[in-house]
Parts: sequence; C-alpha cells; structure tokens
Amino acid sequence: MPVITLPDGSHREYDQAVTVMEVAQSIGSGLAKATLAGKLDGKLVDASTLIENDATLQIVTSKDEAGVDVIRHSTAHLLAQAVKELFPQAQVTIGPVIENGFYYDFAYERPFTPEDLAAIEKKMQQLADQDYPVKRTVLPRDEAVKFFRNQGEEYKAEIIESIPANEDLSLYEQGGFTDLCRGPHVPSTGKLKAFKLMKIAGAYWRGNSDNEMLQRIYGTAWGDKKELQAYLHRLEEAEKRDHRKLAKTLDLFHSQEEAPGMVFWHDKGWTIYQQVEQYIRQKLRTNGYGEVRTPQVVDRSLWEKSGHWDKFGDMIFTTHSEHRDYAIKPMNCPCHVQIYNQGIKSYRDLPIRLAEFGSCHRNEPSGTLHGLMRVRNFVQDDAHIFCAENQIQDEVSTFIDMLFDVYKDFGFEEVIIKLSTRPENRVGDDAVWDKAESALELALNNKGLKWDLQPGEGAFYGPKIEFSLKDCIGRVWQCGTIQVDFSMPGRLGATYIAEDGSRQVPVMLHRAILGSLERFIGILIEQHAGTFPAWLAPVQAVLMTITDRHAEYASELAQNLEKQGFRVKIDLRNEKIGFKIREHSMQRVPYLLIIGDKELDDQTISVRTQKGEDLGSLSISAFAERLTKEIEDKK
RNA sequence: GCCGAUGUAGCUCAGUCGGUAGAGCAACUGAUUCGUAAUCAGUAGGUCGCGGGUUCGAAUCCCGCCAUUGGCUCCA
Repeated sequence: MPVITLPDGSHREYDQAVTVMEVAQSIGSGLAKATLAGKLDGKLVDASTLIENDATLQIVTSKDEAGVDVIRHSTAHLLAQAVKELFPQAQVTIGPVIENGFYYDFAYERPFTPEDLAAIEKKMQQLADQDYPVKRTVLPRDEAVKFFRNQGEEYKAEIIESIPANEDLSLYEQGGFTDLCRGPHVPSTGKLKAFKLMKIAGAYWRGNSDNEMLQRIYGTAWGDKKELQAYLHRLEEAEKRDHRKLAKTLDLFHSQEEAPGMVFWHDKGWTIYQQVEQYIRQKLRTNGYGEVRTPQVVDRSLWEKSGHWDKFGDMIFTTHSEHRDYAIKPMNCPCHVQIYNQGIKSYRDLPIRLAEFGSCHRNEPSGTLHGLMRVRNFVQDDAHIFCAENQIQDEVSTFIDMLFDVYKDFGFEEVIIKLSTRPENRVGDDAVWDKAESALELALNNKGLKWDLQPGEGAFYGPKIEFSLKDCIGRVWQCGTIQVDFSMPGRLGATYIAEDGSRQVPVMLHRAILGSLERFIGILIEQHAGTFPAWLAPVQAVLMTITDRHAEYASELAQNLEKQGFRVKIDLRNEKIGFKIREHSMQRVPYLLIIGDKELDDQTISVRTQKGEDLGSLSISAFAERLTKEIEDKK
C-alpha cells in the first residue's frame, strides 16, 4: 500500500504497487500524456518503474530540465535505431547527452555524408511517428556481453566488459532495436517531437588518438518544436557575433595563407589591442609587477635545460645560424629566470614579480587553429612571481582578486574556474605537489568561489588554476591561469639566500589574466557583438557635416577633440546625412556628431549615439566631459 | 596531426549535363549640396586556392598539395 508524496506536499494512497505512469494517470490524463519519467525519492527513473513502498515522487515532463535531458538521451537512441536500419553494417558505441543536445558515435566503413544525415533524420521522424513503446529489461553482465557480441556489436561488448562482472545491466528495446543504457528513457518514441541532426564529425574511440576514428553525429532535441526553433534562432544570432566575421566588416584584422595561425592586425583592431594592453600594463604596474623584455630567439640549450625541448620540441619553431640551433621562444618563463639570476637575491627581495608582453610562437597542429582563439603567434599578459614557499598562498589569493577586478572592468560575469592537479607525467616529489595543490584549493575556497576539479590535468611542473570565458556559441576558452612551479627555478639555477644564510630555490608562479591577448580580444569582440564601449572603441566619435560649408567648423572641432586624446574621425563627403549615419552606425561608432547650419550658429554639435538615441545639441566641452566620464567608467 | 566540408570580383554569394564567368553591395567617374540607418546614372573589376591529369574543350570530372572551417586529439 504505497503512499506517494507529491512535490506540493499532498499524499496519495494506492491499494497496490503502482507505476510512475499510473500515478500520473490518477492525477489527470493530460499529465499522463506529458509524462516522460519520474523522480522517485530524488532519483530519475522510467515512467514504467513500479513503486512498491512509500515514496516521494515528481512526475517529469518536458517542462523539467531533467525531462528535456531524457528526451535528448532517447533521441540519441532513436538516431542509433535509424542508423542501424539504414546502415545495418554500422556498429553502435556511445550516445550521451550534451549541452543543448546529444551525439552518437558509430563505427562504419565510410564516413557519413550530409545526404546520409538527411536520410537518417527522415528515418528518425518515421520511427518517432510509429510511436514504438520503449521497454526496459535487465540482464546479468556476462549475458549482456553475449547478447551484443551475437549481434556483431563489438564496441558495445567491449564497453560492457569493462563493467564489474557482478552487476546487472539495463537494456532498452524499441521497435526491434536494443541498446545498452542506464536510462531512463521516454515511454515511447512518439514523445520525441522536436529534434534535428546538426553535424557530422570524426571522433576517436574512447577519446584516444591512438584508436580508430568513429563517425560522430551531433543532434539537438527539445520539448517541443517552438523550443527547437528558438534554439536554432539563437544559434543564428550567435553566429552573427563570430569574431572572424565581425573582423571583416569592422576592418579589425585578417590572416592569409602565407602565415597560417598568425594575425595581420589592421589599424582599428590594433587600436583595441593597444587599449587592452595599456590597460593591463597599468594594472600590473599598480600591483607590484616590473615589466621586462627578453629575446625572441634563444639557443636551444636553454629550452633543453628548462625541459620544454623534450616535451614540446616538435611544436617549437626553430632557426639556426653559424652552427647553432635557436628556438623562436614559445614562452617567456625561462628568460625571466635569466633576469632573476642576474645578481644575488635575498629572501628580503621576494616576491619578485616580472611581467612581459612577449611575442611567443608555438607551432600548433593545423587542425587546432581557430580565428583569434587558437593561433601560432600570440602575446600574453604574462608574468612570473618568484617567491618563497610560504608566500604562495598570499600571492595566489592577491592574484585572484586582481583577476576578478580586471574581468569586471571588461564586463565578464561568467567565469569558469578549474583546478588541475598532478598528471601522470610529472617532475617533483608528491609531498611538494600536495602542498601546491592544497595552496591553490585553499585560495579558491577562502574566496567562496565555485570550481571544478580536473584530476591529472596539471602541467608537468605543477598544478594550476584555469579561468575560462565562453565564446558566442558557448565554446569555452581558457584565458587566465595561475600555475605553481617547483621545477623550473631549480633546473635553471635560480636561488636566494634565506634568513639562516642557506641557499634556497624559489618557487615560481606562472600567471596570466587575459591570457593570449589575441584570444581575449576574440572573446571581447563576441561579447560586445562588435559594439565596443567607448573606452575600447577604435573610433569613439565621427563628426559629419550636412554640407560643404560646415567643413571648416567640423575640422576645428575634430582637432579640438583629438588634442584632448579622443579617437575621432571626420566625414566631409558629399553624401546625405542619412547615408553617413548608416555607414558609421554599421561601423559601431559610439557617437555620431552632426554638424549643420544650426550647430554652426549655436557653436554646438548634435549628438547621436550608436543605438540611435538623440542626445540633442551639446557644446563641445559638454560632449567631451560626457565621453571622458564614460571612458573612465568603462561602460 | 586525424575525420568531414569548403575555397569563384574588395565583401556576400549564384554558376544546370564539361562548351570559355554572373548578381547585389563596395570601388571609380559624372550629376546632386541634401538634417538623423542606403540620391541617381554610367564605368571598370576574375590565371575560378595552387600544381598535375583526363578531354577537341575543365570553375565543373580525377589525383596531389595549401588554406579555411565543423568536430576529435593536443594545448608548456
């Protein structure tokens, strides 16, 4: 006689064991129709699950996030079923839910084509229309292995074999197609109404590049068609913000075949770059950093000593001269140790913070290049802090404050934080790693920050915290980082004299806030959709005349504003004012200053904002005041 | 690096069955001197990513390479 407690606190008593679906039916037929699964004592289960004891139950529909996930998971199965019907030789592997959708990996003799994709989607639609019931069965592990092996599904069998032998496994069957799955799934395929296959891609079996490549199909699925349409629309809108597209229309930068992965910055793009660089330079100066500059071409022996040659040799650009091999520097840190090593250092000198906007080259694999986000030549707001072990905690903590301060100025609220701990291939004692990892963890926790652990993802010389931002279509890019390094200072002979007169090796903290300036600016472009706030805008105001006789006055005003340090342009062309406004609006200039007879008479300017707001007539000094404040506020 | 897609005028793109290249915007020239998101008319612009091959003939078909791009792997 189970008593079921519903989310509103009400109780329902049943004479005998009931399924989730039967509970839904007893509440109402509309709810029953919408039922996808249930949350039984907090655990997500199938609608067919039998409830024998008292429990709390929430009926899960497409209105719940969990319900949409069930839909996505079931749609992945529907995809697998469709592929098996159209391509019986294909083998199924895994098909998880991801953000906004799902994917499924298949092993097949040839890659799927876009035409295949359309056919598969059509087949999925047919299978959904058939409204096949989805039935769950349970098998012991070894029988499940046998079951899939008999069907020729070697990959599935391999997955199951890695599960402990004593465990039972659940299988789901729909219209003659059976897949291994933890579930839960929708009650029948007719519940899958709004899905679309998005793209095909290669993906390594079990995520290992030594393994064969599988065919991955990505799809999206939603509770109803409206939500699907809304999602597709969001995607379209997001793609308009793509920094590579905006770079063309706004004339910011370009790249070309002769220099893959390198950026040709145009005047307007470089102006933004310089604003960012000068801003962060000022921040570094006021936070106890000294700025340095080190060579770009350095003998390979330094990189051998630092350990980079061994680990990253194939990604280092090289050059040679007079029988010596040189590396085009891939990073600044070994050079900073050389500066540290000049002269003898006392514990009283620590911490020493050295910053550099050094141009670094890394020969990244061609397949990884991506606009400004992943390039072969970049500049970081890089700095290295040489300190004693007992100073790590403070330095990390201060750094995190500074980082959030900077991100706030740039308008970033959503920061993804990850702590990466010791990898398999590493240098240094475990005791030292323990200390370093807990120092980072403590710094994060003391600030009450939310973070994820990435076990084994640390650098070979120490653990690190990564701070990531998202691009316009939700891809995550690492920007800031702080890494503890117990290895390099020792390898490169850095020491200091401690209080007791002994020679000690300092700890080195590698840190960056923006990370690669190229990447950061890429994200900035997308964040603002190309419409930069005045402090970053390449051109802050354009003065435009109604007709020829206003040219002289406009030129005077332009000079006036330029002298005050504003970035202004002047448009004296013989064009209609509407034409000029349209052009400069599309170039996202924050302020359009219109000058005609009225303004000439009153010695004013008419001010129009990028958004189209009319601020009326202002004196030039009133406008300058307004712009100055806006720049200061970074709004 | 691996799997797929793409590469045509400055930009966005069309180009059927292999028959010798097209639009809109931009540019240029002329007219227009105009008040808040496109004035009108005309002109010019291309080794169809690069290199081979098939063919009487290739933007189009085949092969190789380069770059871009969506993923995967990698990311000091």
